Amino acid sequence: MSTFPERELPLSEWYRGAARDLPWRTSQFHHVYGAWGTLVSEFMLQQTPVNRVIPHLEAWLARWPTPPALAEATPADVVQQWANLGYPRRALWLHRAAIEITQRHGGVVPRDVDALLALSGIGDYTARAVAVFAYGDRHPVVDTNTRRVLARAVQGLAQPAPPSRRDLALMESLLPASDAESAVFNAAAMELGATVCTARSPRCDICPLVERCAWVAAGRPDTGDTRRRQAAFEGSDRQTRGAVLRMLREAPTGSVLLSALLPDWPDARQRDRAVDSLIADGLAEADGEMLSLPR
DNA sequence: AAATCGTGGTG
DNA sequence: TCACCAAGATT
Repeated sequence: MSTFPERELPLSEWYRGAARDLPWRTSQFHHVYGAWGTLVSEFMLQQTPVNRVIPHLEAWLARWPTPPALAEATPADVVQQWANLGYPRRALWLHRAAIEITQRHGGVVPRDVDALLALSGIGDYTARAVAVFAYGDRHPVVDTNTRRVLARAVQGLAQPAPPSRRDLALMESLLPASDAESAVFNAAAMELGATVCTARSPRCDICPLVERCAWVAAGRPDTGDTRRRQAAFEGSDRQTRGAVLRMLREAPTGSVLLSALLPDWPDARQRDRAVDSLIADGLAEADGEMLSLPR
């Protein structure tokens, strides 16, 4: 694998002219959202597209502007406010993280990556995203976009390998020396992957890296794709859980008679399994004949 | 460590 | 149309 010094990557310069005007960006380096806003946004952005997150993020922060504020909410409120963002366990984890921040860190989002990693729902990506985008520290921030950019530009692959800790080391080796420049570089790699070096139809015609891209240099070969494919959604337990939780969210009282829960669902056993797993995850609660959002 | 976990937009 | 994809984390 060839080294790929950042000073030869016109990525940060491109970013300054091409970055989308996302709400947390004008703020990112101007302390409007603060670390809490960054943390909430990163939770929501885990597997949910940017455009769907934006309105929910602003509503969430208006309701719970600080970690201690969220820590006092009930899980039911949190799941309700999460609405249709998907993967609602993230809402519970964010809630738990707010409690942990309140208890362990005096209500202030920690800056240290290890402290961030110790919080519920925070992994390699989110911990570093907060440390870098909220606090301006120098760490490699690697998401699915960055992985794809590195796979193509550096490794000459059409698609990235499955996520690995090695990705962090590679990105680290590419970071500019200064904190501020490395933060921009991290954001720029993500932005390029999101808007130019996209998964399906990369716009190499407008890419600032074309002249140095290993994949383009090799003639954009099909190098295969070893990424794990998503399981089918139609007919899945995930679909069933989603339908059950949606009923709870949309019920005025936040609870529904178990007997009235998806009575015509094609697979009754699957429906019951979904209810049980939602309860096991803390996303629902059974009281008597009712299924409710969690207290 | 491979499987699991929502929802909706799109090429 | 429909399979793919999305600022991942957990177990």
